[in-house]
Amino acid sequence: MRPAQAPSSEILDALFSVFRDHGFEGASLSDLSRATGLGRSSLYHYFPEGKEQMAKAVLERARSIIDNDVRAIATGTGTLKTRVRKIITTLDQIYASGHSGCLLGRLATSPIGAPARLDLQLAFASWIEAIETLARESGQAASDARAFAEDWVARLQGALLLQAANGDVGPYNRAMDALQDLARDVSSAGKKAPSATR
Amino acid sequence: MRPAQAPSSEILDALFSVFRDHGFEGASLSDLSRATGLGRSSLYHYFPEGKEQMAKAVLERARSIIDNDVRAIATGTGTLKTRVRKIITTLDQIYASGHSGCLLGRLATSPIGAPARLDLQLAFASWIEAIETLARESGQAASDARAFAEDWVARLQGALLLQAANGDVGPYNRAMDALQDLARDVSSAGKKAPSATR
DNA sequence: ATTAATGAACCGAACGGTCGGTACACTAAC
DNA sequence: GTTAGTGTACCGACCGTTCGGTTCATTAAT
Repeated sequence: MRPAQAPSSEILDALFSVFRDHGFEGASLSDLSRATGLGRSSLYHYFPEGKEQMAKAVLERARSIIDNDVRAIATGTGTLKTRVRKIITTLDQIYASGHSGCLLGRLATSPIGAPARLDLQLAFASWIEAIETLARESGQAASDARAFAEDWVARLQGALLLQAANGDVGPYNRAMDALQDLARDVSSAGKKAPSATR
Repeated sequence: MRPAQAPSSEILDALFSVFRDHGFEGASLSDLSRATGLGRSSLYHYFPEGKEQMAKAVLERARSIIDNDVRAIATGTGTLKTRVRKIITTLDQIYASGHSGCLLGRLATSPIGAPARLDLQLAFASWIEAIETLARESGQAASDARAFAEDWVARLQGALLLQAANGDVGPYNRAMDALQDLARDVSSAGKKAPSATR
């Protein structure tokens, strides 16, 4: 089973959407074939190990998105406020302002196989580290920043889940506000003052 | 299709576990049959409309658990502290201290059919209202309490999801701590002071 | 320059197996 | 003797996967 040729970006995007919207078990080969425009057997040309390998490829993509569009920005140049805003914009795009699901969350509880699971964990880890960086810069102590990051990622995942359940994007918007608040000002956290911007 | 006899509590428990652990699409009739000890035909005796009806029954059960063991306690007698602690104990049992998944979260994104989906939404609503009650009693303003409740439920769901992804129960424990903090003292929220109890 | 050989890309058809669901005869209890 | 409950056998559809084969551009040999 040699690696075969790398599938195109369009193919990966199509697979990504199907897995995100239908989950691992809910995504049938017919769905994946239809979405990519490739015949069943063509899919097996690019992914000889089948569905699990497709999930892995899609999770690798998710991981690289987080690395490049979240983590890299978090640790990059510019003011804290600018970087936070940029990340929020990116997330708003990815999650359609809270109306779309998250691939990672959707696959987290699925039998995707060990290799794919590792990518899932790495993606979450990279994400958490990105937020942790921002929290540290906002003045939080090391252990606090770590906890904040984990809790915030959890909160976002839960917010997307709740949106899927009842259509309410309130929790999603407030999670984004909470991220924005990291850049409010470094020393003192404003007490109340509900979000006016955004 | 007359109602038939109501399925026993044990049967519902078995179905509950399978759906919670494998999701809707991941739970096959063979799985459900094996777990309940009932043959396919017996399952269809109790649930003539099939799998979706099983999911609905299990969600009704989840809803009644939330109504009776969370919401009723939240609005019941006793000090705020006592009630919060009791609810945390119950949740710790249900979620095996954060090591088990949540049925609601697992089914939230599945094609379970409209009737079952309604029960899912009602269960979440009841849960949120329970937490909202506690938040109100802790001194939060009405709209703040509502937002707190939604955000907290989202946070818990995300914490369970993250645990499923990487095995870390940190977010779950901190979510419980945050709930506990509602009963710290009614007027002023302690500034730092990481959780020593629990 | 022509031809042969290669291999990536792709496909429809079909594999064995499992899916959710049904038919029906039977048992046991009232 | 009605009826709740069950076991067995079975259904068509679809599952993930594999097979046999075609197209076509590139490379190598003549």
